[in-house]
Amino acid sequence: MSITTRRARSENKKTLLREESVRRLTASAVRLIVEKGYHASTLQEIADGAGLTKGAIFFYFDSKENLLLNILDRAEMEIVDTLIEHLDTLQTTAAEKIAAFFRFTSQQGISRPYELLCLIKMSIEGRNSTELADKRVYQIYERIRGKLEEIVREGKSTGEFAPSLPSSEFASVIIAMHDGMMLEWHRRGKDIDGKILVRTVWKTILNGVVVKQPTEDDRATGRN
Amino acid sequence: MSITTRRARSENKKTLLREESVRRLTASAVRLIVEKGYHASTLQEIADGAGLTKGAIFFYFDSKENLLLNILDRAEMEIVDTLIEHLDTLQTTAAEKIAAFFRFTSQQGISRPYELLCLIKMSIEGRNSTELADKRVYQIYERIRGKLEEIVREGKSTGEFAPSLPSSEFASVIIAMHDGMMLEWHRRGKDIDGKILVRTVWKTILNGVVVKQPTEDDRATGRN
Amino acid sequence: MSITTRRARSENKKTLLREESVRRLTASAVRLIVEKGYHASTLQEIADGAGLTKGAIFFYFDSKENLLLNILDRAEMEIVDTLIEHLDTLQTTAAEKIAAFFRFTSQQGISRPYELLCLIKMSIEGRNSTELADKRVYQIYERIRGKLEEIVREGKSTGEFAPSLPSSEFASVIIAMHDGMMLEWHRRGKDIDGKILVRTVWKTILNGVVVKQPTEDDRATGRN
Amino acid sequence: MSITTRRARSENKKTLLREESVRRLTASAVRLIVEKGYHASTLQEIADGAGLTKGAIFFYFDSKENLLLNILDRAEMEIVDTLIEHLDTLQTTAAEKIAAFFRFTSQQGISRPYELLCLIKMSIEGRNSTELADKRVYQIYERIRGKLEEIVREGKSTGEFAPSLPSSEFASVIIAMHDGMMLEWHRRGKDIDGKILVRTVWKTILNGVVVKQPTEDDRATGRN
DNA sequence: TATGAATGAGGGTTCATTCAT
DNA sequence: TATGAATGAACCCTCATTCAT
Repeated sequence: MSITTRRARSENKKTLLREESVRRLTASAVRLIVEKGYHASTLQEIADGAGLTKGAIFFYFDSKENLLLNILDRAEMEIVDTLIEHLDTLQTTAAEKIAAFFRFTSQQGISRPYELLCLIKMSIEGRNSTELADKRVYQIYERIRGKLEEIVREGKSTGEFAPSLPSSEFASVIIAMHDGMMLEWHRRGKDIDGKILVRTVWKTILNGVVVKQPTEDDRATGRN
Repeated sequence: MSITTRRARSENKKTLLREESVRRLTASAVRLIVEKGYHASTLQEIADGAGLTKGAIFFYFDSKENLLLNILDRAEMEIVDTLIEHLDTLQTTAAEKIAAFFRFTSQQGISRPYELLCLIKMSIEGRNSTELADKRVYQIYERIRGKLEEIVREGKSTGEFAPSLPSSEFASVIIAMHDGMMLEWHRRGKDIDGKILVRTVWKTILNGVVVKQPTEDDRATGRN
Repeated sequence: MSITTRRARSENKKTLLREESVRRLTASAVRLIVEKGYHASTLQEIADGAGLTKGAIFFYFDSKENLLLNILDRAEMEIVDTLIEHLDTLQTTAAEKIAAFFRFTSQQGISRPYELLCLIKMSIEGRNSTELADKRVYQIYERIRGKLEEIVREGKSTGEFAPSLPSSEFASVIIAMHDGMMLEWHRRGKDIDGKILVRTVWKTILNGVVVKQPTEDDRATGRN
Repeated sequence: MSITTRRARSENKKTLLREESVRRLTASAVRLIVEKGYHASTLQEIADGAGLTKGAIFFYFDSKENLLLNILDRAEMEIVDTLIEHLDTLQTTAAEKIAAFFRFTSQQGISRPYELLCLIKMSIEGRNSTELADKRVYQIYERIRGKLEEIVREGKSTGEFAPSLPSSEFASVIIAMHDGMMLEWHRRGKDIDGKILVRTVWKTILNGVVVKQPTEDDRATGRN
């Protein structure tokens, strides 16, 4: 084996190590932020949770805020980007897209339970401060809101939703319901069945709770 | 003027002073907790906001946590107690009660915008810790959840809601929607019209968003 | 009854009240200083112990240090003055005077257990600071030391004590033994019999602990 | 030089640094506790005295009380353990052991003047509180008392001491005399010759102060 | 005569951050 | 690549002190 190969392999090993450390630190931070909030989570705890030291955080992220920004960037890429791409590929009704929105994030909520909650929690904790992270969170929410508004307008134009439905407010309602649901889910922990909760939420959004004479559609598909 | 009268008047003055100080301190604390969260709000800021000094906080509340507990107690009394009493006096359908729930809290959200948000924010920030305040918040949420569950069961028994509607989960959905709405409202600030938001929320809950062949009821009452 | 008499009686009543309050405050302070030391005793605790408020302390004593000075003055008057007067009236041997010193203070230790200990504790806690109270304590100790040195010199001049006995150091030894005894007594609390302890101390000082061929004196008086 | 060696040397350097800092902090704390007592000594002063910052104290000791516990542990090891071992190796009379006790601690009082005084002062300041440190001090005193009682009983069994000598009380007398002596020494500072004081103390304990017809022993050895 | 409200200086403690190694 | 030692600003809290009543 040549020296270069050995060095290359060594470099590769280092990169892997590096990535592993970054991964563990962010994972630990995300978990703690979800559990106790950003301000209440200390770097010591984050480092402990990652099996590293405080110094390592500064080595990789330079500051606590930067670690947070990093997490937000990652969350935007892995959740929001994917979500929007997913919604864009769908060729269905607006109502179906909204259901898809819930389906998607609740799947995220199962596969990566913390990233999403972290985003939501950060949007609540940091309100009204001028920090970089808050602006970042604000931008992310604007993107989601924009997409939902687009879907709502689409639904109104196809006659699916009532023309009187206020688009901006209804986009907010969807976000409100979604975030509220995730928080309540987290609040109740194991007291509640997540799947039933999610289904109840988006069925409520679509059809409401008051019993109605079933429409022809409902009768045909056997929907509740 | 007799000594007793003079003393009584003096005592009264002191009581007023005391109440005014307590009121200003809690108001300042509530405002800051809503803006930046409990952990991020310092006693210095709270005292400054009340036009008093840190020492005054300890004179009245003994500790930061105790100040919080005091706020929670007050919030429970002024919001939750009143809400539940209000709902109990209503002689209407379950659906109407749920609408009343939203109407009530959104009125609260206007008249005392911070108490309610403070409660919601605390329910999010403090998750998973064993502090007294967290237990307190948990209890308060249990009360509201219990009341809503009762209403849902009532609605099912009168045939208003579908029998298949899961009571516990649906109570959570209402809370989720409510809290989510309040948070989104707060998040968007003046970008959004609160009244329209609230109306959109509870109409969505009751009837859903999908346009349906209007039922006879709807036609008669002119409901959307 | 004439008005003057009534006023006089009222004045008298006030004076009594005043004295009672002062008495209770100093008593409470002395007790606490003995229990936990001067620095660790807060005015709040002192006031509580007296059934009054912090304000009362300032009303009567102007400051915490002044309260202490007051206590020291009282202690000097009631204990040291009396002690020295008592020793001066005695027409006995020097050895007997030393025994009388122990007898006297241990009686004080029973009748007013705290004043004496307070003095001793203050002499230990405050070393090397420039506060007024420390100087005061120093003066008091100098008086006692001076008196004891006088007695020792007296004993040497009458041939009672060995001429080689260093007067100053031996005065210190007596004080050391005395203070050490009081502290050990306090340290052990009810574990030990005070009377036996005191007797053991001064008998040790006078005759030592090693068994000796009894002298004619001893044989006659049956000492040790 | 291999990497391991370099690392080892670096580790060693760190260990030295650590020990030096710990040593300086404890030394500073001990000095201050002796001078002004535990409660009156602030962490700022302690840190200043060690040429470090308050933060360093928490880095090494976690809390003020823990720093004190650390000091007590060290004092027990270096003074009490050594003392008891020393006494155990002696093959002499009980009287001689008591003299050895004084000789030992007064040597300690010269070589490490503060540790011993710190122990004594702490035994006085903390009385009657339930803190950990107080219990610790109590335990240490019990050990010394136990050892002394053992020696006294030994002396009585060999006929060296009078059978009537109360063992427990006499152990306390020795401690009283010892502690009182150390305190008086510290109280008087440079006004007094320490060596003469110590000699006067233990000679007084052994033989008392009253002049006696010299025994045959005394005549032979030339003892005072 | 004495209190209760309030202060402010300073106490112990926490925590993000720095830096030599 | 990562640590351990150390810092300093700011935190919650304590406590002697002031003052109107």
